[in-house]
Amino acid sequence: MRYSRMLLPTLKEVPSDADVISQKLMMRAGMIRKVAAGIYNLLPLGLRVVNKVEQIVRTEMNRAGAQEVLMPMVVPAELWQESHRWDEYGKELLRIRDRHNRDFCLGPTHEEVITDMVRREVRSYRELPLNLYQIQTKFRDEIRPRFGLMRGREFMMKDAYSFHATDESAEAEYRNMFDTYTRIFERCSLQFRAVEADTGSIGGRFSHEFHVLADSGEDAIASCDACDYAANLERAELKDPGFAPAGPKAVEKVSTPGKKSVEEVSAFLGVPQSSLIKTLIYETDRGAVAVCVRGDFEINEVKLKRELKAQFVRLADDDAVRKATGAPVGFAGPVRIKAPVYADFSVKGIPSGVTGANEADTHLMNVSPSRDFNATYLDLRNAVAGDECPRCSGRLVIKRGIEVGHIFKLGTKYSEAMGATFLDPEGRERPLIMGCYGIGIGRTAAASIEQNHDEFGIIWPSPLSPFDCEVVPVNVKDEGTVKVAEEIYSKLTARGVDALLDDRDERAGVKFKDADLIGIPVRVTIGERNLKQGMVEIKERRSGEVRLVKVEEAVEELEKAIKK
RNA sequence: CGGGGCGUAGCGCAGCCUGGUAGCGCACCUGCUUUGGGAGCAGGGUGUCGGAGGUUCGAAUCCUCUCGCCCCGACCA
Repeated sequence: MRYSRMLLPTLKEVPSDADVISQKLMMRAGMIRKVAAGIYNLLPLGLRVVNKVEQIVRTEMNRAGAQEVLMPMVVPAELWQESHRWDEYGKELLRIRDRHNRDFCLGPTHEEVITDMVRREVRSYRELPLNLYQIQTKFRDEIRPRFGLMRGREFMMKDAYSFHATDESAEAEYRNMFDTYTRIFERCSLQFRAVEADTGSIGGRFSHEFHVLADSGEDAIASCDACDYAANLERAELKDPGFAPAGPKAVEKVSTPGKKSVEEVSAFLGVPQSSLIKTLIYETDRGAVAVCVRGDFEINEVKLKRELKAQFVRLADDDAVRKATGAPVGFAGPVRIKAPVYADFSVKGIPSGVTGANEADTHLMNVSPSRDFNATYLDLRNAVAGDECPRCSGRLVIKRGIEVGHIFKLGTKYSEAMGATFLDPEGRERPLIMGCYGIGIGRTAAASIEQNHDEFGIIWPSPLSPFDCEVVPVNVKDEGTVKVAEEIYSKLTARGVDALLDDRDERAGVKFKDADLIGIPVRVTIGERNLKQGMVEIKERRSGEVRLVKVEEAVEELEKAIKK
């Protein structure tokens, strides 16, 4: 490709609405342009990268035995009504009407469509298992799209769905996909971690997320420094440390006028925050409950909801708190409270704590969980760095991650709702057992930039690079330079190397800056100065390493550098 | 949904408070010089000041409505 003919509008200045590195660099490198909130044009350079990711995903999926299909982006409401998600999914589902006033939606995911496809075609266990995938544009009307391709409303996704006659088969495919995803992200040269995840509203019993580690990630991940345990912070399990022995002193009421927050009470009474028993009132579909946690920890509402088997949990408002505790907000405690008490394991470790007295402006001191109140103890808090690993004796570290892949075991949620059944060997009709497996294509490309850049621009790992090599003639007005550059370029092209020839009539500095910005891993510079010695210069983007090679050996040397 | 902010040339922004010829830098076009890390000089403005309505002799500027975008939070997964 000749630069002079390519739509590759690089920017010196950063557009004001970009706020993560990958978005800034994708804009500056002329890869993407915004069309509307969370909706982007992919320019030629951007599409090349997305195509690279796509191709890696496609070949690995095919190798894993999955088959590619393509489903419509516009989906009739009936299918979503059958699964009940038309009502459950919320505003992220963009609903549209056709000219006959019939309801449709833009597919944010395709469980319904694929289940419909398979129930029409599959009758017998002999046709199973089946893994079908597509690489397609999705639309989710996100509340707050941001970070460029990382959280767009319209985005490219690979979504795969598998169908099985038995649990064992479904689990084997889950492992197959786990391994496939590992290969895919390894091939993309990403630093990533597979983590245990919450299954969310899609349902199912277990799932893993694949996270690219990056400070700009939207998710917090807890991982063990000793074993390979890793989990989304929402889910990271914590051990039960057992009760600390009760302190010697008896419970004592103290006046704490106006001191409501953990900080205030801790400062007022001169006790560490870790000695406080923080008590929050939650409303659930099964009534108000009191939830306790050590003062310096946070309650994890995902865990709470799961442990209580509740449909919803939400922090109670002032009135509800008053009703549950008999006191204004800020003075709730587990001792003699009307609501059922659920306490995090961390509370057990407090020998002699401070907590609200369920009375205005009053707290209790010397409260011992083992002695002074009854509670149901559960794992209810967010893990913090330094917590003990639930699987070994290692310590947890908290990192940030970008979720690029997610695998679920779905079970029969959709097949039952939609009547997708098969006949087993005994001739019984049974619902198909399903799995689903997604990869964010654009997000993977963006995540790669988050991990591979420097102050000058992008540094593509070669598997994702839009070109294998960039050929830079320093001065296109010099005939000798142009002749050698053209020769190298056409030889590379003939050998199947995807090269970009910067044949623009620009100053050297401009070309170098652009080359660094768009980040092709290998660059060859042809200039009059070195040409006099019969040499050209090869530069590696990542290391910055520069070396001179003979013109005749340039193509061979470049191929070596590219393969490395 | 709550709070805050922004909308002026392709991009980044000033001008608005205190109404009176629409500006700066970059980009772009022309010419000359320059030519290995975002060149210099000279010339050129490419604009529905987001849109609509209002106040006024006169509105980018003041008022009302509206659309779009961004940030923080909540929500959702």
